[in-house]
Amino acid sequence: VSPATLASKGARTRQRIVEQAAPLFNQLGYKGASMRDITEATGLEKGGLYNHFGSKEALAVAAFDHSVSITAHRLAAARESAPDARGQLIALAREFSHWAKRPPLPGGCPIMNTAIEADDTNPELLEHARGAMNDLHRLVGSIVKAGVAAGELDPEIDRYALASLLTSALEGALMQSRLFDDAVHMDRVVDHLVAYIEALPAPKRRGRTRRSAQ
Amino acid sequence: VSPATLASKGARTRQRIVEQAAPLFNQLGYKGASMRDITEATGLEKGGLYNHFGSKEALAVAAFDHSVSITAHRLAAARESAPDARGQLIALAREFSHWAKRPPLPGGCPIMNTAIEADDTNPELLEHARGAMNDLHRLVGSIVKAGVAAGELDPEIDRYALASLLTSALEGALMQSRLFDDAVHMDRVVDHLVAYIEALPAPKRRGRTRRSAQ
Amino acid sequence: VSPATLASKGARTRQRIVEQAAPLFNQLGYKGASMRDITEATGLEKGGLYNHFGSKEALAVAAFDHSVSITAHRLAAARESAPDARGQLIALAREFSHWAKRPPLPGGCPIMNTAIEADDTNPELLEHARGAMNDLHRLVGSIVKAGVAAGELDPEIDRYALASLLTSALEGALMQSRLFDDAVHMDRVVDHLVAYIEALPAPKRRGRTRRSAQ
Amino acid sequence: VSPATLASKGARTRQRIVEQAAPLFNQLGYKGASMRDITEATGLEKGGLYNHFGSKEALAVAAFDHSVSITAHRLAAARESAPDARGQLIALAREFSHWAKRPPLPGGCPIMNTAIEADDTNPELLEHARGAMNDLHRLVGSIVKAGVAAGELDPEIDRYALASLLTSALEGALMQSRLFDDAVHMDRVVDHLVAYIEALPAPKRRGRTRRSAQ
DNA sequence: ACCGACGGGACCGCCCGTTGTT
DNA sequence: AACAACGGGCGGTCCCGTCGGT
Repeated sequence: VSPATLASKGARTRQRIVEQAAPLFNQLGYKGASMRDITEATGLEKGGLYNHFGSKEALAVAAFDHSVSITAHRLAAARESAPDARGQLIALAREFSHWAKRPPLPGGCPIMNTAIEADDTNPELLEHARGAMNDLHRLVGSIVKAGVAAGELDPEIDRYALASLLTSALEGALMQSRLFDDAVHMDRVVDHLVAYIEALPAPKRRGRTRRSAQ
Repeated sequence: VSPATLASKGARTRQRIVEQAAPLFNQLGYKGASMRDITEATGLEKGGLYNHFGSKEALAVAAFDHSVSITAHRLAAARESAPDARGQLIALAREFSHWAKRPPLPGGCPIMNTAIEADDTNPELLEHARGAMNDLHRLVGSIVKAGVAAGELDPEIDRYALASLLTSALEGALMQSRLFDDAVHMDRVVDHLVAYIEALPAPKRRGRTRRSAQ
Repeated sequence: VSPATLASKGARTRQRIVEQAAPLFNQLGYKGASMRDITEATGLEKGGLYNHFGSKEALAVAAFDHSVSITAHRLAAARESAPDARGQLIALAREFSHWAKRPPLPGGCPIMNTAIEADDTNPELLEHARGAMNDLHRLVGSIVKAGVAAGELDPEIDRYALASLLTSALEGALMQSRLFDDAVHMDRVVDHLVAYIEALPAPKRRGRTRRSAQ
Repeated sequence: VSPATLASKGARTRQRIVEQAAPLFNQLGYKGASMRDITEATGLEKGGLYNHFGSKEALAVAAFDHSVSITAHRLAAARESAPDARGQLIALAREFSHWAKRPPLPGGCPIMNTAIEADDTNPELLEHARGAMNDLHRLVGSIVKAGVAAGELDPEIDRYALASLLTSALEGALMQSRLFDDAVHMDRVVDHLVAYIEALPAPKRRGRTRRSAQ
């Protein structure tokens, strides 16, 4: 999502700010993380920050997008690790479940955090959270769609329902595992989801083209 | 939980403060809700508030407990509305799902809100959130246990796993329905859960329990 | 100064308040000691205190007078322990010097404390501090006067100067001993004062009426 | 101690704050002087003040040090005005005594004020007060030491005792002169001290030091 | 005589954002 | 592009004093 290698000097510092602010916002929340926290984390002074971002909210949005991109890359990589649709769905769930023990960034899932905090107070952030969650749904949906096209999954499977179920259950489980500092909740939920995914129906008839499509 | 009828004058104002502060904390969060917000909601001055609560956190804890008790009562009533274990579990899920459209208090689920916000910042609130979530788990667990005792459910059902699944999926679905302002996510998840509950295995054979169901 | 034995019930609680407030004011100062501190020390509530004292300042004045009376009694007793003027002056200085190690009330000399703090802010308290300090001067003066009358001391001795010297040096030494938490400063000053007192001149001529007067 | 000429802008405002806060703290005390008082005196807003000092206490410490440096310079100048040890000691006492009528800064001696108020409440300030008082003692001690080396004073003179006496008596006298708004107490004490200093013994005999005085 | 709820205001500290300077 | 000074303003907390009720 971000090159970060080349780019002008200004863009590099901007990127550095985003990277160092992201965990702060994710842990402390939008209100809880102060601009001062960010000056301390980045080493820049107020003026330096405001040269790159017009407001705290603009920085928070950039940091949120960055946090999301980290998790999104992990999920995309997980998907690629499996050959078929069911495997990809399971890989997704398992990758997400690992975050209960080894979070890719401190503070839990940025989408959920933002959805909860920005609930009634911060429309800009909320919109980005919607976008990020939509991407998650689309990721699940595209796997199902490809699985159907590949003849692995029954076309009657409601991919929207599956996306809602996976995201809801995993987010809720992550929340609980963090609340109790115990990954057992996540494990139980993932077990259920994996069993459910494995039991997803194959096409009724004649669809034995296991890999004909695409 | 709320007598509100008798009690001394001080206890009544205290109760009034809690009731009027609860939705504020639930919507705006612990940091987002200011003591000034509460003075405006209650009509009391800061001095008046601090006669009843030694700190903002103490007030927030009381408000949280109040919010939880509201939701807990709803769930307890839902359970009582159904005769058998499966029915009670389904009633629980359906009651929870209604909150996506008609929340018993504004701002979503207080447990989730608190679990997310207090994550790294407010141990007292976090502890109460743990307690409330534990109660939820115990509620599910006690239904399953009773269902097993009544011969309705297979004793091999893992009631802890079921509790983790129900709470996680429902909390996650509520979060998403609020995020998108669309109850469809909740509906999809509840459909899954209801189907899963209905398919819970009955005891293998020879129900020697006093209430041989079905 | 205070009977404290009989008296009506109201007067007794008033006395109790004063006794328990005195060390607080002496340690924390007029501004530093809050009415809440006093409610906690006395066990009474705000209303109870304000039944006996019209304001914080009125209570502080009463507490100051009480503190002073404690020290004054000690000095009066010390004076009575010695037969002649020089002995009484020395007894005075020694009694005062003991307070560096074993203060009769916590927080140091109430007169000095009040003189310093009330300097530009609290005329009522300041006036009482003046009165108390004046009493100290008069105590020294009366000893000298009696000593002259008894033929022990030269009438040309400036008793005002002696009073200023003793009080100044002792107060200053007490302050330093408290500052450094080391009574050595007081000891050194007292040594000087005792030597000076012992060297005070006897009447020039014919005054061998060691106890003729009075 | 105060360049005030060059230095960066920040350092200049900081110095200005200190200079204008010092008399406030010295008159009103640490608790009595509010940050608002200082904003009014300096013309800066709270935000401006807190850019230079992390807390009220930090500002108070700087102000205290500034106040002490003012008095210390006066005493150092007084010492230099006299050629020999006795003269320097007397000059010290006389300079100090002038402060009863013409205080170099309003509110009396900052060391005594701080020693009294910070007694049980403010360890940081107390430590600085100890340091400042120690410097005073060392000043006296160094004069005596030089006087002994110059053959003016008997080596058996206890310079620690002399320092305790001078500082105690002068501080106490200043307190009383301020309490009664009457410099007579200071005058009497200084008279005693001057006489005592003049009577300090010279070396017994045979001054083999390079400067056989008197 | 005592309690305790309550008001109104002040406390210190921190907030976000701007501006001028380098 | 970065710093650092600074302004307003709000944050939670505590203050003293009053007043109705017991």
